[in-house]
Amino acid sequence: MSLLDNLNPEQLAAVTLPNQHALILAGAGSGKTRVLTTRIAWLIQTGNVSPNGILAVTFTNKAAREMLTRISAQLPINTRGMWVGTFHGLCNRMLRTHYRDAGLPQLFQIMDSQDQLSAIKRVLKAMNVDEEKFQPRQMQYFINGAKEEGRRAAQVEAYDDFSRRSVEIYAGYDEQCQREGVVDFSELLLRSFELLSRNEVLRDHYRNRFRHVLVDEFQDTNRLQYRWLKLLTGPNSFLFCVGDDDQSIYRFRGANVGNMADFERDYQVQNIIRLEQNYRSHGHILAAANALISNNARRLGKNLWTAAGEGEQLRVYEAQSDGYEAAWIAEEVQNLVKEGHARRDIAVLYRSNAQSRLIEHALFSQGIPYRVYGGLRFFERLEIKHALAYLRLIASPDDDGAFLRVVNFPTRGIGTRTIEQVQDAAKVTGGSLFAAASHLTGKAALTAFTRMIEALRTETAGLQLKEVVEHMLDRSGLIRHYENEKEGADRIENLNELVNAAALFVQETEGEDSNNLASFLAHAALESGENQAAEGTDALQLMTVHTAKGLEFFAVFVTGLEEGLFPHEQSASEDDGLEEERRLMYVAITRARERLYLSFTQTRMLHGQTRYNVASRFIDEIPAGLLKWLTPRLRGQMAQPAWSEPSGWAASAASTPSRKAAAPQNAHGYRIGQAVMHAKFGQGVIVSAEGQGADARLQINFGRQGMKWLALEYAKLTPA
DNA sequence: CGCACGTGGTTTTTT
DNA sequence: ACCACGTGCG
Repeated sequence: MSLLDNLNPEQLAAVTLPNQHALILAGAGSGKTRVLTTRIAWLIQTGNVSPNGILAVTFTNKAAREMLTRISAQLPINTRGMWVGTFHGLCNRMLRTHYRDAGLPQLFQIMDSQDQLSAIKRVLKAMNVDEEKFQPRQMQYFINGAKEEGRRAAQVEAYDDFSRRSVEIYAGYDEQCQREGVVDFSELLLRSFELLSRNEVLRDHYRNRFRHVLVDEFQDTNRLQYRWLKLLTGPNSFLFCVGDDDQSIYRFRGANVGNMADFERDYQVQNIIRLEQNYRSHGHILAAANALISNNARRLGKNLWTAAGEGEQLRVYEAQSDGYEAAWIAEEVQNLVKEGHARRDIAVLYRSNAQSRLIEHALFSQGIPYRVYGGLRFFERLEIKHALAYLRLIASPDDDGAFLRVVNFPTRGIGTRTIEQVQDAAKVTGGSLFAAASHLTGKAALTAFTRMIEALRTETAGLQLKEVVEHMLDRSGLIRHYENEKEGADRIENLNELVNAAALFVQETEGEDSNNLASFLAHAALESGENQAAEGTDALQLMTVHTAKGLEFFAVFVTGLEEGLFPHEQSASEDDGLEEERRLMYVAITRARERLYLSFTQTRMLHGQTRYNVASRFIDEIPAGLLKWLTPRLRGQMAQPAWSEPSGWAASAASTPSRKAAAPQNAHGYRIGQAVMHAKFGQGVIVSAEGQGADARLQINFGRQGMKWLALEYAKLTPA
């Protein structure tokens, strides 16, 4: 049995490509991960490179783990010499090794986004900045954006008062981080990048070592990540990038699909290999995806095909309201389960998280087990953050963020006044809050706290990691605190889970890092933990389309296919926004193996108001022959509100699934929610109206033609 | 210190 | 409609 068995010709070409740079355009379901791991195994097996010479980078820990597992399964080698991980994980590894050259303390701590936000708030306070004008969230976005472009504060161009001040805040923030010995996620990348660009010796060392650099999901890389890859790849190394421009859906967080074209040009890539055979979906599903994505102008070009049969048509359902849509989903899922399909093999996808509420409600009342993805992860839970802050303070007393989080939690009589005094004292000395607190006399509670931390530090020195955590939980009073709280049982359970996590970390990590508090803390920051446990039960899967990327299911529901929601209205104003929405729809469609449901609703409750919808253009972009309408295709009557105000045009209230009301028309012969036809704008839905008689004006949603206000007297409308 | 109330925001997310 | 966060009072 050879590595290369059962590869199709394109996969084989990619796996066995002689030493050169390569771009692999890997369509959805085309065996991308298999190609990547087999390539690595093949390079090693053929003696082309030793495991030491491999660097493979992904975006998520899950993908990195899967890659390692599959390599191990293909080759009986020790994978330890390879660098396989996320961009952040690999940069962390490099910075830990060269912390001095990178200008970092040995035990630098990693902040997650939450920590970063509170750090920014502290900077704003310290700099006396108006938080109304310079909103912490915006500053976070600004700083991370700059870092991902590879710019320090000094390199950011400021052209007005606002941006000048923003740059000052960025500089102040970086200073604070340096003082406190903490780095944020983008800093890991930027610091590593700067280290390599400044330090020629190190750069050459890594360039000579990593002969083969392989990148997964290359379309998701940002500018800095690409520049980092360029630095790392020397004249004797080869970059092997795998990606799919049609699945680029993360522009909003800095991903730059342009990296694919840049790579092709910068490296004079001779070989672009297209993996176009899809092993996942039936023919009609694939045809729908191909037709849809062909509406995008800027593509590298690719057409998926399958050896499987056509399969079923896509089932389209039009619901009266979001409530009805949810009820229909629940019913249809029951049918699928009756037919013998596992719930875990069925997914309900939506564009935005808010949509899950009603669907959950319907599933709950039908008693259908489900699992919602997204939301709080293990290491992000409050009690865990507190526990980690204690550990951080043990490892690194300069960490002011950690200090502030737990100095008075559990409450121990240290109030705002005392903390202010500590902050003032620290400002004078330029030291950390912890140091200032240790020197402040006359505050018994405060002294007790610093003593407790110091005692923890000495008492836990040399202990097993698991024991360190246990001891901290006891000494800090965290467990006791939650024991006294009504809802504390879950939190205690999570804290105990943290002890297990520590034990597991030691067990699974080999080498010098294994029983090391700092590496455990880095692990906690970089791998925020699985979303929810509840494994084992066979549950229906609920998630956003974004979250579904990379997954596949027997049956998929793509819900809320309405203009304004999917494609989302806020994407309309963004450059490339609509095309990205379409790629998102492409991702959604290609998740399904055999059955695909598309649904939309006439009315939907959004931000407390009923919205009247027009079906998504994405449905129209799928050839009619591939669709099977489950509801009569009433292009005319898009919306049926519960009632309209008898006088005038005040917005109508929500309809409930249990009530199907006849919508009375008002004196004009039109009602809110009614579908109308306009000579120029085509089909639309009356959304709201104002004025009476000759002055009456109607607001009409013409879908892709936009929302228009028209005077009833002049607009040539006909009921559609 | 903890709760009650008011206010703003509300696309997508990993590290 | 709903949630998260911040302020002010008891």
